[in-house]
Amino acid sequence: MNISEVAKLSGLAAKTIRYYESIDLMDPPRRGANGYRRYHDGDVQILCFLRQARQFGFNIDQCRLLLALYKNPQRRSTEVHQLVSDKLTEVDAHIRELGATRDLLAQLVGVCPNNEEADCAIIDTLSGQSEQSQVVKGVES
Amino acid sequence: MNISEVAKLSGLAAKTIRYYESIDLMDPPRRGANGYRRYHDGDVQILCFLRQARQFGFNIDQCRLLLALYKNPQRRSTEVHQLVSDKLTEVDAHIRELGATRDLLAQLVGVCPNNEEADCAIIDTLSGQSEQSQVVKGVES
DNA sequence: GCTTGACCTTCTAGTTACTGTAAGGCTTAG
DNA sequence: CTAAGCCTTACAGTAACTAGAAGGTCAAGC
Repeated sequence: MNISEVAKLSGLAAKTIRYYESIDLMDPPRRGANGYRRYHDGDVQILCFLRQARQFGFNIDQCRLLLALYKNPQRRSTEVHQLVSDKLTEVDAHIRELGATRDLLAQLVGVCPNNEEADCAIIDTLSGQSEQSQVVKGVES
Repeated sequence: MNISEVAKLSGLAAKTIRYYESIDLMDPPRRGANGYRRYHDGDVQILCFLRQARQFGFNIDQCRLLLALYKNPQRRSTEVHQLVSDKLTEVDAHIRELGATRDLLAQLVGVCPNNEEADCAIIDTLSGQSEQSQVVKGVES
């Protein structure tokens, strides 16, 4: 299997697969007489695993750990559980942060007159000129 | 005012301020006889504005636009409103994506036996070996 | 045999928004 | 005079790719 085929099957770009090889996330495959990389079904499995893990928000180093567990028949499932629940905590925190940002943005949208005039409470808020602003402090009325 | 003072007042790192100058986000300040940058209150205003905008999730180019509007007394508030409501839409989309990821992670955490055995449904799911998995497809029961 | 297009290869550089580090000059207190 | 604590520039590194250049290989069609 050449790289474009394994790319199609795994859902990753060929460039990404070469990149994963270059950072030792993936073992380098054998090469054909022409120098082309030759992949097998097991490689597709691993690349799918990596794609999924990345989609779940694991970074490359975390993928490295997950992959080691994946390959290790002596793993303990608690180790996997730990990695995933840590990630869950992390994503939860991120969502909360973004939620707070979203609420503030929504308030900004609400206070802008949205007309042809220059006067704009958003600008005032961002410049910190209305430090006591109900919007920023969330002290609505 | 030297850079460390304006940094303290604006809440940005001195490095960041120099960086903003280097990418023409900020006008270069006058220099003292010793070559040091000298800032004024207006610079603090602008840097606060930028810090706030960045915290709201605007990227550098969007900050450029916002800053231009901030500086322009002939601006129309609709322009500001547009930028902010676009950002709101963007953040909302991001939150929805993360929420989906969070739910999937939570399901993964739920299916892992979390013990000393190697058997782990998380690994199976990530490797795509349980393609019909209720977890992945979200077909709960 | 030749061309064309789709593959494949390596290498370098660009992306975002900084941050770290090095190497050196300025300022001020002791 | 020296030491700490500022300031300067310039270069490199971060994460995870992505784009592009320059060139080799392969299969099909004429």
